[in-house]
Amino acid sequence: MSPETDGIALWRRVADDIRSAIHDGSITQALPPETDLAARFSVNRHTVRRALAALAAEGLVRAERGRGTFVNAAKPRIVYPIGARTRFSESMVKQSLEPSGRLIRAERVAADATMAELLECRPGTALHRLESLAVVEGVPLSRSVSHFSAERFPGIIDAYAETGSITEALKREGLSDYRRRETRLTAERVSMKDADLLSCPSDAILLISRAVDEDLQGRPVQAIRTKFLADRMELVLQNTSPTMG
Amino acid sequence: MSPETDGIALWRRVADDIRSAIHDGSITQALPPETDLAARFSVNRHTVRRALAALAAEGLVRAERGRGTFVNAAKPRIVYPIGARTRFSESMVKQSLEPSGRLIRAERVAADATMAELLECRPGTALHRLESLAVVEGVPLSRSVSHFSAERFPGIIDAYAETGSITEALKREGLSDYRRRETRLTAERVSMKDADLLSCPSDAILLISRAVDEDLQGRPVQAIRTKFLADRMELVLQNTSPTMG
DNA sequence: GCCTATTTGTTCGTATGTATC
DNA sequence: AGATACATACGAACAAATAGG
Repeated sequence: MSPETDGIALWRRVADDIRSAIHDGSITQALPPETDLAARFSVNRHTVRRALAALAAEGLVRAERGRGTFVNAAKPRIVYPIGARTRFSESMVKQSLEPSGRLIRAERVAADATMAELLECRPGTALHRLESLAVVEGVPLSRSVSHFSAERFPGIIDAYAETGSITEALKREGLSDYRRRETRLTAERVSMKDADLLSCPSDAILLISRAVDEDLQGRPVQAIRTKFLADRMELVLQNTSPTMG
Repeated sequence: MSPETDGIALWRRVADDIRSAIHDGSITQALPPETDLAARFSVNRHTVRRALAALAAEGLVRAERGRGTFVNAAKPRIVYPIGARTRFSESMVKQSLEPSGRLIRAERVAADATMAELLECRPGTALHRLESLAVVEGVPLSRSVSHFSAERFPGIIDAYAETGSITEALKREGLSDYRRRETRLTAERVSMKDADLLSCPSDAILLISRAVDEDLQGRPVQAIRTKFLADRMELVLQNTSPTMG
C-alpha cells in the first residue's frame, strides 16, 4: 500500500481515531502501548509515534518514558483580573491560593531606548532589573522581569526578596499605591530557557504580558514583562459599569 | 558511537546548531536541503528531520514540500485595543488596515447553561449563532463565534453578512451603541479544524478571547468567543487615567 | 539491591509518494 | 521529463526510564 492514499496521511487517520476515542471517553487515562496501537491499526510503530506526537503537540496527551502515554487532564485555570488595579498576590489570595515570588536575579542596568520610553526617563538612567518567578501552590506559574528607577526605589530588590510581592516592596520604598497604565498581550511558544525556569514541557505556550504601572500622579513606576504558562492562566478584564443616570 | 551520548540526543544538538546559525545570521532565508544537512552533521536524514521538526514547532522555520525549508520572518503584530469600547473593524481601519468579516455559518440554537448565564436569559432561549472569519489585508486573522438573542436581533445574520461588521449589524438592528463588559483571555494550540479555517500551520498558537458586550443600560448584547492567530496579534488594554484633583 | 520485562526515545537503513523547479 | 526536495511509511536495533518480583 502506498503512503498517503486518499491524500490523507496514515498517521493523521491514526491520530484522528485516537483523538475521537479520547473525546468520547473510550480512553480515559493511559493509552495502550505504542506497539499495541501499531498492531491494532496495522501500521508501523513509527506511524503511531507520529500520530501521538501530533496529539501531544495539541496538548491532548503526554508521553512518559518507561511509563506510557497518558491523557492530559484539563486543569481549571487560575483567574487573574487585569485592570487599573492589577495586583498579582492579592488576586491569588482571593482565590484561596498561596502565591510566593522568588527572586531569581537582580542587577543594576542602564535604561535602553525601550525602557527609557516606557519609564519616561533618559536612556542610560540607572535602573534596577528584577527577575522573578511566581510560584502558586508550589508550582511555577509565571516568570517576570521588572525595571524600576534605581534612584527612586533604591532598596526595591531587598524589599522584594524579603516580601515576595511587588506591591509590598513598593510600599516599603514609600509608594503606598499605584495603578496599571497599560497592558499589552501576546502569546508565544516557550523557549528552552523559560521551559527550564518554569519547569514546564518544552512545547508549552506562554501568555506574555508587557505592562507599565504608574503612581497616582501618573508617573511610571515599573515596566514589567511577565510570561504566564497559558494552560494554567486566564486573564480577565472587567470594565466597571459607569453609573447610569 | 552510541546514540544519546552525553545524555543529549543527537537531534537536539543538530537543532541547537541550526538555531544558532539562524540567530547569528549565518542562515538568513533558505536552509540547506535535508540531505546536505545530514551529510554536514554526519547523521541520518531522519535525525535532521527530527531537528527541523523541533525548530518548526518553535516557529523558527517552515518546511515547504518540494521547495525547501525556510527561516520564518517575524512580522510586526497588528495591535488590537481592548477596553470598554472595543471595536474590531474600527481598530483595523485606524491602523490603515483593511478588515473584512466573512460569514462562515449561521444558525438558530437554544441557549445552553453557559450562554444563558452570559446573556442573562433562560436556558433554551432562542439565539442566533454567528460564526465568522476576520480577514485583514486579505489574510485570515481570527475566527469568532457570537451568540445574540434571536428575539431582540432577528435580522442580525443578514445584517452581518452584508456589512461584515458586528457594530454595523447591530446598528441596523436598532442598537446604536454598546460597550464591552468583560473579556477573558487564554492561549491554546490551534486545532486541526481551526488551522484549516484560518489557513495557518497546524502548530500555530491562538490567543483566545471570550467576551460579553452589553448595551448602555447594562443588558448583555452578545457573547463572543474569538480565536486570534497569536503571532499576528497584540492585544492592548489601556486604563484611562482618572482626572486628578 | 538486582534483574527483568515493559515502554517510550533515538538512530540508522530503505523505499516510495508528491510537489516544485 | 527529469532532477531536486520534502513527506510518509516500514523495518531493525539499541538506549533509557520505569515497574515489579
